[in-house]
Amino acid sequence: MRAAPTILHLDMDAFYASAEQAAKPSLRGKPVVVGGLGMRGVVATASYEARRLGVHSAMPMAQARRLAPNAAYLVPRFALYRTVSDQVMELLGRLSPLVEPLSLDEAFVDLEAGGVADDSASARAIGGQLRTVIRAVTGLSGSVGLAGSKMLAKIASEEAKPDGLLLIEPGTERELLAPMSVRILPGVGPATGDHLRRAGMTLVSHLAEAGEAELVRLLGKAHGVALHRMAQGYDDRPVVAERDAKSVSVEDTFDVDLHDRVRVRTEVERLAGRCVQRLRGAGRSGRTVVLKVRRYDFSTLTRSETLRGPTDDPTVVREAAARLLEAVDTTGGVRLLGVGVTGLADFTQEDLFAQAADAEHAAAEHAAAENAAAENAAAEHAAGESADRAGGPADARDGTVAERAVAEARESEEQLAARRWPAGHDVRHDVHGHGWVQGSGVGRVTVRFEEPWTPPGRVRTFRIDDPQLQPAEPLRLVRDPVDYSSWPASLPKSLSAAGPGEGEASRP
DNA sequence: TCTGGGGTCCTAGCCCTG
DNA sequence: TCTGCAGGGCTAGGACCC
Repeated sequence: MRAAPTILHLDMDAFYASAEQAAKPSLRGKPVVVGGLGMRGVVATASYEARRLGVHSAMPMAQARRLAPNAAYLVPRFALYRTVSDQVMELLGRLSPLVEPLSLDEAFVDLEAGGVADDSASARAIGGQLRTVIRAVTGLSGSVGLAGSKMLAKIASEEAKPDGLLLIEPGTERELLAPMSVRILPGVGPATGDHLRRAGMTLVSHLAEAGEAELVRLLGKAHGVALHRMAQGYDDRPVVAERDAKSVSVEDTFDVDLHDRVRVRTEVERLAGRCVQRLRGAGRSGRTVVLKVRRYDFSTLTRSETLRGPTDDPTVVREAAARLLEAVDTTGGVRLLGVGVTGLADFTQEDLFAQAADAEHAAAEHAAAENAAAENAAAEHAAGESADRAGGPADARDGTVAERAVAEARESEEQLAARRWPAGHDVRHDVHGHGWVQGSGVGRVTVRFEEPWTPPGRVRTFRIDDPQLQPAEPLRLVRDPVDYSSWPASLPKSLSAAGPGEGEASRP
């Protein structure tokens, strides 16, 4: 723990939803929910207006729609969020060489390492300026926590939300933490929280009093020791600028459980291909291939195989994943499949021949099982027991063949519309200009024509194949960004009048 | 009610090797 | 040569985070 509160934690407020509201004037002040819109989607972010109706992150989308039927439901636009995130991270990089991004919307900054703050007053000043500059550059608000450690800086920004700044003065940590719920501490989630509650510990003070030995007995060595230290306010984890990825994975949840073994295998191979693409994109290779299967009852299992050396060969990964699948019972249905690679390296196995020989050997061992599985799948297919369709996730188990065909045709038309015109994405019309997709289906797409700096715009509906309508790149959220090239040495003139924002406080 | 996607870290059991 | 043991790699699962 350092003497001065010079670790800064920045957390953008309801980031995805706020970016959408900034981009779409008609949504400002209204409940907005961003997340997967499929049958099994969950909420990624809800605007504060939606949160007041009970919607929160990780909530099933179906539940959110019941709670907030009139909210705007949008699919995430990561390209936009990444652009804004890059702008924010660039600003943080001006404060210090030690910036540790945690996600697109969160980061730690070591202000002392950057020489921009060495005590409470200077830290508070730079934190306030940062919020002002972020708003001027991105149009969005962020909350800032300042403290002598990462844990406390994060707790401070959480307490400061939304759109605030909180500084925790050194020496006050223990009293501050004591009455808080154990869930405030990093690493205490639902399971650990429950575990502690059953042992009579619900507050941070209870953990501090329990002693290290008791926490180690309850939670194991690493977790117990770490939690006991954090409960007393100790956290000496440094801000780390560069972190090497340790694994790369892709996974898909299907709208309807897969029963067809052949389809399951096809999906595993497709995922393996996507995984290798990502791996290669990062210029890495990996040695251990991991298959993840979530079954119809939500039980999840993983199977892994370690190769002789790291690879980025799609065939090798695909074959390893397929071998792993053979050892998994998928009767009953599969709702999620995933393929990952761990044990990453910056080079690939030279001895590809040896690896291929290994794969061959393993393949031979599994041959009997594989044949049996293929035969079963073929029989299942032939009997028409499965209605899984290779082209899409939807399913139709009821009704006659004709009814199913009609339903499938209608579904595919709507899926096509939703794929081409995802809700919330930008479009450009030859006559009406820039807008965004408000909804699509039954051969039509509804567009609202507005830009981040215009008043709320009008809504028009088009055929989904209207040649005058084209997908478009997201617009910047701020029309005339201020010139902040001199910051943090000096604050741009247009911003200096703003001074410290509202909601800036310190504890105690 | 019905639970995403992409990660990290920890623990524990098993097996092999020295 | 056999046995016991410790350590390390591999595997699987759980919990957590955003």
